[in-house]
Amino acid sequence: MKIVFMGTPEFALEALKALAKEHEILAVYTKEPKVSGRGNQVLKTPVHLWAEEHNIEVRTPKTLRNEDEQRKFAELKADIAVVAAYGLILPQPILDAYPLGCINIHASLLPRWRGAAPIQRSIEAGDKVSGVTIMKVAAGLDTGDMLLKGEVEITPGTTGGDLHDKLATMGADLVLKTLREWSNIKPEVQDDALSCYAAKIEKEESLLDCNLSAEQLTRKIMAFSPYPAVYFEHNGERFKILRAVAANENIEKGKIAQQGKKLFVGCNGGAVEITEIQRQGKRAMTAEELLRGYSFN
RNA sequence: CGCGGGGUGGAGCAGCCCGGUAGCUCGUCAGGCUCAUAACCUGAAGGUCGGAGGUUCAAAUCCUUCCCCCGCAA
Repeated sequence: MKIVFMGTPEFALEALKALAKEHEILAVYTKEPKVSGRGNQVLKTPVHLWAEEHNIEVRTPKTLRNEDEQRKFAELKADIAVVAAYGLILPQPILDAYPLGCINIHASLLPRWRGAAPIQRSIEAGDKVSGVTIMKVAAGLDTGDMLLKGEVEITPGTTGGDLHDKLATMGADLVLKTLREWSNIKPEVQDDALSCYAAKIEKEESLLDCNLSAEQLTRKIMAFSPYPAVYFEHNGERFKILRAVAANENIEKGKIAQQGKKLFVGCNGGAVEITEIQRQGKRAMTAEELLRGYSFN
C-alpha cells in the first residue's frame, strides 16, 4: 500500500521501519526539530533522522489545522495514513483525506488508558497486562474504533522502558498485520464505560513520595524507569531510583538506609529496597556497586 | 557558545583547592579458620591516575587543548 507515516519518538520509529519493508512510504510527518538536550542543540526526531537516511520525504508542519497543509497532505494520494505518537492533532479533513483513513498505534489495551502516558500509567496502577491497540483515528482522544490488539504481561520486574520496547515491537507487528488483513477486520467500538485516562506525567510526580505504600512506591519506581525516574536528594545530590522491590524491613519513613550491601528507603508502613540507582553526574549502577564507594550514612 | 558533575588497579569511591614515593570498600588468586542468615583472619597479584602538550627539581594534583560519560534546564 501507499502509506503516509506520522510519528515522532523511538516508539513510532519501530513501526516506520517495519512498514517500510512491506509498503511504499510516500512521506513522513514528524515534529519539527527543536532545541533540546545538553548544549541546546537543535535535534531532529528519531523518525526524522531515519527517514532522511532512507531518502523518504520528511514534513514537519507546526500544525495541520490550516487548509494549505491539509491540501498538501491530500495531494500525496496515499491509501492510508499510519499514526504513532505523532504529537499533533489531526483535524477531520486529514482523517478523511485517504480512502482508508488514518489508523493509530496506541500503547494500551483500549479503552483502558487513553491519553499521553499509557505505558507508565498501566504499570503504576498495578495492571497485570498491557498491550497495543491498532485503531481508527477519530475526533475524540483515542476513542476510535479498534481493529487489532496484542497483549503483553506486566511482571513485578517490568520497567516502563521494558514495556515501551515490547510494545513498540508489538505495535510494528500488529500494524503490518492490520494492513494485511484489512478487509477481514471488523472494527470494534470502544466501551466508554471501561475507559480511563493516562495523564501526562508531570515533573513534580517524579520526586520520591514516601507516603506511598511499599507496593505503590515500587510500582511507581518501575513505571517511571528509566524516564523520568523517581528521584530523591541526599547531601545536595540527586539520585534517580531505576529499580526497586518491596521489602520486609521496618525503616523510618523517608530515611535512606544502607544495610550491608543493600539500600532501602522507608515508606508508609514498610520499606522499598533500591536495587538500581543513578547518582547525578554518574552512570546508572546497581545499589551494591554504588555502596562499595559511596555511603548514605 | 544555556548551567553543572565526572573519567584514578576488575567494580564503586577518596586524594586534586594547600604539587613531593597512589589510598579505601568490594572482587580476584593462594592459604588458614569455620560451617557461614552483610562470615572472619593472613598474604598476593593487578594502576603509564581518559589522550596530547606545557609549567616545575618534582604533577593524579597547576595551565592549555582534545575525546568520552552523566545530571539539570529546555
